[in-house]
Amino acid sequence: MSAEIIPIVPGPRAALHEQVAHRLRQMLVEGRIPPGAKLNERELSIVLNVSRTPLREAIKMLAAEGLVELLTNRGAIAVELTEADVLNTFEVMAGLEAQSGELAAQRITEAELNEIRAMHFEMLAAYTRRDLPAYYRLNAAIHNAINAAAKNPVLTSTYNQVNARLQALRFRSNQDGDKWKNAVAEHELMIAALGARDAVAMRAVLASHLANKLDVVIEQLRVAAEVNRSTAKA
Amino acid sequence: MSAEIIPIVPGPRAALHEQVAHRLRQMLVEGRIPPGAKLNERELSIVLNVSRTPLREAIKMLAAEGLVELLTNRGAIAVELTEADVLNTFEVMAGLEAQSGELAAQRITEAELNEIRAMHFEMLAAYTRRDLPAYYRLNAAIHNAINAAAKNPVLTSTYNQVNARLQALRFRSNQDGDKWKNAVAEHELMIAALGARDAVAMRAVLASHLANKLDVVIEQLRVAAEVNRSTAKA
DNA sequence: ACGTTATTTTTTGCATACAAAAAATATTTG
DNA sequence: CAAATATTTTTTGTATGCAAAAAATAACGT
Repeated sequence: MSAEIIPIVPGPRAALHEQVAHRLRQMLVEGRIPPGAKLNERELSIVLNVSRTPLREAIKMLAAEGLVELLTNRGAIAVELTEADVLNTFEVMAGLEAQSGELAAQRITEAELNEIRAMHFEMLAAYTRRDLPAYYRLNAAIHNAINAAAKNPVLTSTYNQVNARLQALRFRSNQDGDKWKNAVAEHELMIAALGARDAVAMRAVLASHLANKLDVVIEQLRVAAEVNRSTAKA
Repeated sequence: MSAEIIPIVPGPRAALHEQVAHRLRQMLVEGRIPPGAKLNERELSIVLNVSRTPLREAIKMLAAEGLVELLTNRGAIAVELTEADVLNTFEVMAGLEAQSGELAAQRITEAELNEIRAMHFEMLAAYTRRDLPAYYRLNAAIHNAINAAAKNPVLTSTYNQVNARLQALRFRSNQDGDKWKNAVAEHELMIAALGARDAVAMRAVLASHLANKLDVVIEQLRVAAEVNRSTAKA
């Protein structure tokens, strides 16, 4: 067991198509490539500094993930969700979150629960300061922690994949004071249900939590549609 | 509205990478490419009669769908599910099926319900004849019909994607008489719940239905593992 | 001027070519 | 002969080139 030279880069760095997929995913989720926008291969290959081959492979992956749509001889566009799509996606998300919560209530360890409690307090701090970015970050972290506590990687990845399509919407959504307060209250209930290991309650809380999130997003969607219409007129 | 020349091929036929993805998906699901097997690009490109470019694009899609695993500088292999993977996947499937059933009970039309009833009788015929292939076909058709009745395309595609990973297993699984009888009985309950528009009952029936299917598959997996061990010895 | 058709340009889709990594094989060395 | 190393072969990963389709532009006719 003598001193061995451990390379700084342990695993072989990701292949180009993986890197490109990652960056594109980011751009799509953050809305830097807006819904409906065309993904021009030549252009993107210049921006990302790769040839079209790995770029196209990455685009195919994103298509399978449902983040872009392939158009047969017309390349790919960023998915544009109709209101019906959003509704359906949220319905699925609600089911996945509810199951995630149900399982988490059955399987969470005391350590995991405590960490969630800690993050919840941090989230309260962010809420008190009206620090929306921090709030969102902590909110996502808590939901990820619940997912992890459910101890089902298939559920987690399914959840993440479906969720990714909604990220672009949520990124812009700004909840008003009442909804925000409500969301915080629901988080309290979640922690209580987790602490009591009450799977049924947990399922119920998460289902209604998602329903409320849906309200916020749909409202935002309608506002956005309105803005689009008025700018189109001008 | 004069007589117009309608081309025999209406839509532009699918791109090569789509066709290849479709064929590979089939080969994986049917076990013609067995779990763990390497997907040799040169070889496959000859078999499928395409260049490596669209083939690789197809493989990337299948990777995003979870049917193959990418290995960084080592190509792709057909996914090989551990017993834990199968368990986790079934857990997710159960949740998705339960939700699908719940929604179907709320949204199914009389016509859809009748068609399911008809297929159920056909399935009983197949069961009576011990015609396993026909039984499987009808079983899948019924589940697809329930999914369609739920009227949520996002749920359907999510379900199908997760399900695809299990198809390779089920393809070989042979249920014994008791389990089979049980499955048929559960189908009766499903139709009753659907007829009564009882979402809660429907959720419960599908959850237990999936749990039983899991039993069959896990058993099969263990038998297969046993066979593998004994052939390895020889 | 407007709509239609022709022409050019751009873009996508596929095949091929080349480089780097991995695997297989041969060779060397103890 | 076995283990380690060197060499060859194969395979993957990326870039480039070319053909077909789509989009953009120009020319034309009414």
